[in-house]
Amino acid sequence: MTFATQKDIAREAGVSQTIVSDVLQGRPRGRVSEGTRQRILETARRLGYKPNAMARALRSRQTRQVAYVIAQSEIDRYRPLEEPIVPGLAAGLGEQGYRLLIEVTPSHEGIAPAIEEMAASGVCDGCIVRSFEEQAGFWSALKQLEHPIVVIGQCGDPELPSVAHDAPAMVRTALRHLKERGHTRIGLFASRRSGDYHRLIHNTWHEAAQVLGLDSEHWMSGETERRSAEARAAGWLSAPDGPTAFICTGERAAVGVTDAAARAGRRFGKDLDLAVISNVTHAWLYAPGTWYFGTDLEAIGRRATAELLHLLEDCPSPGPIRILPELKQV
Amino acid sequence: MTFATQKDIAREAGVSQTIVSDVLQGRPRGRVSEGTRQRILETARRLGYKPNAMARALRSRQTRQVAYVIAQSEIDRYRPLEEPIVPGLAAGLGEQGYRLLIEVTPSHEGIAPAIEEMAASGVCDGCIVRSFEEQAGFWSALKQLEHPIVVIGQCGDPELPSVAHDAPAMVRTALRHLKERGHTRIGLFASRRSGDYHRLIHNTWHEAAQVLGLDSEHWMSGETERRSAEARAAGWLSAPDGPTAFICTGERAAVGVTDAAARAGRRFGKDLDLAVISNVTHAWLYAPGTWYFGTDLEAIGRRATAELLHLLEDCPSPGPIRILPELKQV
DNA sequence: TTGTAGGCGTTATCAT
DNA sequence: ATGATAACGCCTACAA
Repeated sequence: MTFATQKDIAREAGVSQTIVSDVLQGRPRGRVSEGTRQRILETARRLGYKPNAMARALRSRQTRQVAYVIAQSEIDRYRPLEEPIVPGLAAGLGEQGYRLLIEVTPSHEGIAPAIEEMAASGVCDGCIVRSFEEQAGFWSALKQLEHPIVVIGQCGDPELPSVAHDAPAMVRTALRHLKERGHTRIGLFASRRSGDYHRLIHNTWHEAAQVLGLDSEHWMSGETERRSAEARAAGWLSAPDGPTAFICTGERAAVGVTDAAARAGRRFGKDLDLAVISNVTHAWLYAPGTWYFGTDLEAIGRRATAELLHLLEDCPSPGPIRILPELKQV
Repeated sequence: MTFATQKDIAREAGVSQTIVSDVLQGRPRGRVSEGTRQRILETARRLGYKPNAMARALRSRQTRQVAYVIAQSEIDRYRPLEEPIVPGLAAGLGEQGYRLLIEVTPSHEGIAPAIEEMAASGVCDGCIVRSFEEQAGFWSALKQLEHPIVVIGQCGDPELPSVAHDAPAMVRTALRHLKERGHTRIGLFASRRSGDYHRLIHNTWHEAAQVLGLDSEHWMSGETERRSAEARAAGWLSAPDGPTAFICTGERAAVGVTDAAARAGRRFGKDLDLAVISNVTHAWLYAPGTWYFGTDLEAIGRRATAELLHLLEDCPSPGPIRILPELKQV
């Protein structure tokens, strides 16, 4: 199966290939006589002409392709390819006539070299990178690349364009909201793993609690798994002066807390509250009355494409963009 | 930023560009003297040469890109871009030096035209299609395309290469397994929506139950949502001669049944059993003791790439490939 | 208003 | 053993 080219149309319509190119791409140029124009357009339609993407890319040095770059090691851990970011990217790019390429590197160290290689071999015009890496060296390696890049996630370098939700604001908002609902004893389930992101969460928690005059030391747990979080929450709930509200930073812990509440015969949204700070992809999992941040990952993907396309038009890098999702109730 | 080409290497090494091409692509040809070979290789490395993908594609008529094609309308409903199929495709293709392209069309009617357009404009060598469409016309339109295609999912046309799990075998296996565990009264939660797939499930259920001498009429529910399934299961569980085991074809109904069992103080894996027939992406959701089919969507993605790459090598179309996942216990 | 010619980076076919 | 030369399909100066 072979396809019609501009040359074919030119021969068929009895004109030069140049004019065909001009007419089909709607270039002004001198101005073509209406007759030839129609003739060319007609033959093009008849022959089912579609411009060859590779030839165009070779000539114009623009592939109109954008790569989403992820490390296999992080896929195994965090499953970033199963986030609604991907449909968001695809939609956002598609609307601008770009295509989305998925590029998987073995490890996060391989990300920068992979981008360099793609740039050198000209497979894409720019990259969107998702990484959960905490080490500064990784981000500075990215920054050194000349290829246009936008990061999705908590990026470790403020000079790199990045899009993410605003974790500290989420903590503060949740805490303030729970206080307004009359809670003074609030429990936190947040990972104790080391790293900038977790430290940020903890620090914000302590600061915000202090500002609001709440106790931030007493009810804290590093449990992140469903069963262990359930056990811990059950213990707290049976204590005489236990917490009347919870904040969870992970979906599994949140489900565990939900289980504990159900077992204790308590209901969220009344005497008890739960606020989830996480990417909630399965809101149906939670008990009615649960509060959660409606992080719209699809929108984050779209936003990232918008930023990257800006960059491709030589607009200045915007630096970090942080989004505070709306607080919703199931 | 511009990159080294074969011409640059040729000038630098004092040879013709033709030889550079030969040496770099490891073509035999006459046989190049070891000296020039080394000199060329060395300069290439020094200059950081990477072959230009677009030029190569233009010349060789091979993009080494494969598109995963999905309709936006189906993304909204079934979220296929959030399945582990995508990492499976990316990994499978990456290993063979191919790249994965994500192509989103507005509706499923747009899929065939989109593939045709990609073929005509030469952006990919083949396509992998995921669709949940039930109408025969859709599949025959796909079959008419000359572009290499592999379908993932319950494909409506047996002549099209397709990869999916074996739904009837899963029903039979689950039923047989539950009977072997001593159950004679088994409840089914399966969608009552019309369509080939659901009909297939129901028919298989009736047939298999008859073969095993079980009652297939009494305990059936079309509930697919968590709460409504929970209510129904609770009713059944409180009946004097209610079912002692359940089969669920959807994740939400399964969680509802789990809730009902917990509320009734029953435990799976002992006097009560639950088998889930579905893509279980969150096994941690289920109560310990729950049975489920470990459908490895990543492997399905890999398998699909393998089939497509076969097709690209002009191997004959394999027709439908059906996989029976292992039955596992949480 | 239209045509010619050159080139993007590669591969492939011919000579030498 | 090595070099010209001609495509692949498209775009863009420059000429007529």
